[in-house]
Amino acid sequence: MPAGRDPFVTEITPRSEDFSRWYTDVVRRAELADYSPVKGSMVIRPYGYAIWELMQASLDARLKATGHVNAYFPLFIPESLLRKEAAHVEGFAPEVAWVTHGGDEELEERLVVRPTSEAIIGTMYSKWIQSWRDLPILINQWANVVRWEKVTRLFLRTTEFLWQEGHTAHETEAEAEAEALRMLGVYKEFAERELAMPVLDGRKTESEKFAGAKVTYSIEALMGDGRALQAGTSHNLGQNFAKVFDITFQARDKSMQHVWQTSWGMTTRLIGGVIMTHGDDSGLILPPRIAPHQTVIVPIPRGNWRETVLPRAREIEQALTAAGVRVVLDDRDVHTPGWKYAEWEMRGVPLRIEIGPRDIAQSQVMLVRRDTRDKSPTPIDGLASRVTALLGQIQQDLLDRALRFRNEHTMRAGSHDEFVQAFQGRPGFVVAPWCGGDACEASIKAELQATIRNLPLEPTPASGDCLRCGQPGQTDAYFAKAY
RNA sequence: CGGGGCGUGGCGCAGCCUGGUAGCGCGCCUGCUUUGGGAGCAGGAGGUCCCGAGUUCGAAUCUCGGCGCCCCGACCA
Repeated sequence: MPAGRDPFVTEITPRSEDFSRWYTDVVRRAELADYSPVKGSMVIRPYGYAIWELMQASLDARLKATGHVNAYFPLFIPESLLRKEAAHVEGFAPEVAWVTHGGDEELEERLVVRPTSEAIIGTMYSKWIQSWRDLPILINQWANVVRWEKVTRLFLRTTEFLWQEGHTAHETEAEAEAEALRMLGVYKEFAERELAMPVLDGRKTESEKFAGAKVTYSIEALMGDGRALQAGTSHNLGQNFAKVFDITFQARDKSMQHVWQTSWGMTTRLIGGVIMTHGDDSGLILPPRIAPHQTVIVPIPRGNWRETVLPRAREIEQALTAAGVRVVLDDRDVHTPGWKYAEWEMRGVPLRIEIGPRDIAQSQVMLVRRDTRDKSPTPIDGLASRVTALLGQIQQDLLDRALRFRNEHTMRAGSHDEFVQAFQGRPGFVVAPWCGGDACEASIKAELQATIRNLPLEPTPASGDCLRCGQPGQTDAYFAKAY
């Protein structure tokens, strides 16, 4: 490669040139996922799946810590069950996959492949719940779901995807509301701590809420191209499903009551979110906490390096492993060090350790950060604790950087003119007063393709009159173009 | 679902207009020399030209139909 300012990695379309092509290049070149022979469905490759497993493990621990238990419900749902809740069917009917035959025989009743599991779980809850003593029920399931999408993107929107869906039933309305908000908080903390992805938590408008919910809450993240990504949702279902699925219990006062329910989910889409939050022209940048390889060791082959350099590299590998660092030693001799640098950078490994004869002579290694490319010679003595500290620092810096980006790309609009002007560029989030009317929300969407991502959780008076109709504002809203 | 683009060794593409031996770069295999930011030389393997019909002596190329993917718009995690 020629010297100078050429990019280190040349196999990826630059982010600034074509963001969506950059995204696809990163997913494929980093071997996170690949297209499959099934339309709209992708294969999550081992490296991508390893990220998902790390995300799963830490989210699952949080769900357990908040009292939830895992279970598994059927993939197929009888048509009649899905149809019970009117708003729910209406919302999902256009995108369900139908099973009409078993072998050669046509089924008596068609089955849907679950787009979500409220119907089947509600049916079971009505069998399991009799008394207030059975409550609350706090069940989560890790599963695949299918939604027949017309347009698909790797990770962001595929016909089949993996997720976690929590389904709870409570004695009181207040308890259900508290649960929905509590899980929203879990999602926010998870996104920010594990994924270094800052999110706005808030409430969805009527038109954007989950089909069948009373209230939907969401966390919304800002991607590198200024578009928002819904990163998790939590619903207060009220008694909507309890009424149609007949989920009743005898209350403390001996009366029969319907339970109050919640549901909440997070998906493999978040992997797409991580890519678009942190990545750069050289490819992926993974937050250390979800990086399958947190550190790669690249030995520099010189002379009889297998006798001189490699043993030292192995010692370092062992020391780091013992210290709990996920480390990989790249001792392949078919590739040059430079090739390996580029390759592992593209795959987002947060930290690289270079070790060659010159380093060994000085009892040091070269530490190179993926996010800043800062190089620092570091003594081999005490390396593990230095690496651990640096990984923590990188995790923090990624969050700080993403937060700074979001702050720089969040603006206020006090008037319709300011608002329109903002959306002619790539503003990110725009905070503006809204009257609360569907019509204004819809007309802005039609005009500017900008939607209300969510509304602040804490009810605060609007900062002015509705940017659309000029009537008194009811609340400020977060607008953005969304994925 | 509308508008546009593209389907040719694993990947990226040329060839198509004007029908006649399938080609280039990267990757892959073997060997030697190398290795501190995607190494060099030599030799080699690898193809239903997306699928199906049609026109023709002859189709990657022309015609019709289908499928898939990408991008931009309406619905969704």
